[in-house]
Amino acid sequence: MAGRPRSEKHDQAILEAAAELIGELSYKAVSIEAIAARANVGKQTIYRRWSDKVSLYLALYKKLVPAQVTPADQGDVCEDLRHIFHQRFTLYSETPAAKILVGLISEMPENGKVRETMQNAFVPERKKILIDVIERGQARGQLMANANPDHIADTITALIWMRLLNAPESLDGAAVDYVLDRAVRPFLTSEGAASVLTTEPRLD
Amino acid sequence: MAGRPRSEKHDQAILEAAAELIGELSYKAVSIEAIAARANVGKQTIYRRWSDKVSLYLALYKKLVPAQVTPADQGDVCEDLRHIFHQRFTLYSETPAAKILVGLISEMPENGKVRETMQNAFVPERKKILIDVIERGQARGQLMANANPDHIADTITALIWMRLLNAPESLDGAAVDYVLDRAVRPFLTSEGAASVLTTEPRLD
DNA sequence: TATAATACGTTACGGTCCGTATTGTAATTG
DNA sequence: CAATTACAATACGGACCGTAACGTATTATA
Repeated sequence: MAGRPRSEKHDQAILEAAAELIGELSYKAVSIEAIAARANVGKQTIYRRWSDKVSLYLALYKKLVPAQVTPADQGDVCEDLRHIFHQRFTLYSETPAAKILVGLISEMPENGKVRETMQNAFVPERKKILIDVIERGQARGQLMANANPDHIADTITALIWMRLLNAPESLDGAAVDYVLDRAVRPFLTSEGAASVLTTEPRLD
Repeated sequence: MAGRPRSEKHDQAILEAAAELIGELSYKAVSIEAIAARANVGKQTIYRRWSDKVSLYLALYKKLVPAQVTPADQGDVCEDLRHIFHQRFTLYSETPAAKILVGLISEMPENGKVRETMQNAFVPERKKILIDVIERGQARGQLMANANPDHIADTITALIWMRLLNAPESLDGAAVDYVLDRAVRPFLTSEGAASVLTTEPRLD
């Protein structure tokens, strides 16, 4: 059966307006009505595509931040992890992705659908990437044999979320060190630690 | 200078109504108007005491969960930490404190006042308790000498917040093991690990 | 080419909640 | 008694929500 097809121009216009607005305001302060106005679109045109604000921004996040990172295998765990973090944090500074992620996180307690998406898809997808890198480092002998890659990945994620909640802008270079210091460095073997000279000589 | 004094009965009635309502609904779903109705009080009587919903629930949280825990010094780091967690998590199951904390956390990105309170008072106060216990364990030789108590405390906090966001009800006995496994156990010396037989014999 | 189906903008709607203001009354101090 | 503050009740303007109604556009199919 037929009917007028949905305009892809409108999809883009809506997502662009949403990206603009969350760049200017906070997640909570952005309203569907404001997005519609900015996109020169009726509210129905938005509601026809997404059930609510969360769904819209979930879609926008996926568009802005692909789950996959370009594989990093530089022969060093820390450098590989740094590479991943740098890749993500760069997107967070160039796009409103961090603000969106914070908004999604803050809606988890209220919205079962978001919570399930985060628990069942979002987090596991990204966790797997970390685990792979960590296991590779362990196989290389850079990480202690009795370290648990799954646990380390949990810790990394938790620390990053903590920083996101404290300030979306806080995910910079210092944050990389902050996370690695707490979640990874304790498990480095002397062999693994040898190559981390970038941050090793700090006196603290 | 005089005037009719504020009724303490009303303070209690409001806080009780707020506690009841967040027990029944989610943080976001509770409105000032609903609290006023439940407490048989005018809205102004609430706004006269607290500037907004966050301030009210921040006060309620402080009332429900005292920052201090009864000091635990049982000669074992893990048992001391278990004692602290058990104390808090019990309050979380007997009162709506967990739901409130989740609400406060989810408002951090939107509300600078809450963010500052959490960063400058709430978290540091509780972190200090953890650090003290961890340092004591380290002095006893139960934790590795090169472990960083400050970092471990950060990790513990982050892991607990992560679980809170995923489900306020998730802070049970299993959560204690979850946190200790990731944040503390890796740093136990053979001496410190000896006494953790409660969870040691698990096959995993 | 007609018809049915869907998209769209506009406008309007009922609803919830916000934070404030108003009014009349109650309680307290000096 | 006068001045001052607390309180309940009620009303208000404003922001958004999510939906519905209307008229118009765009498409596939018969």
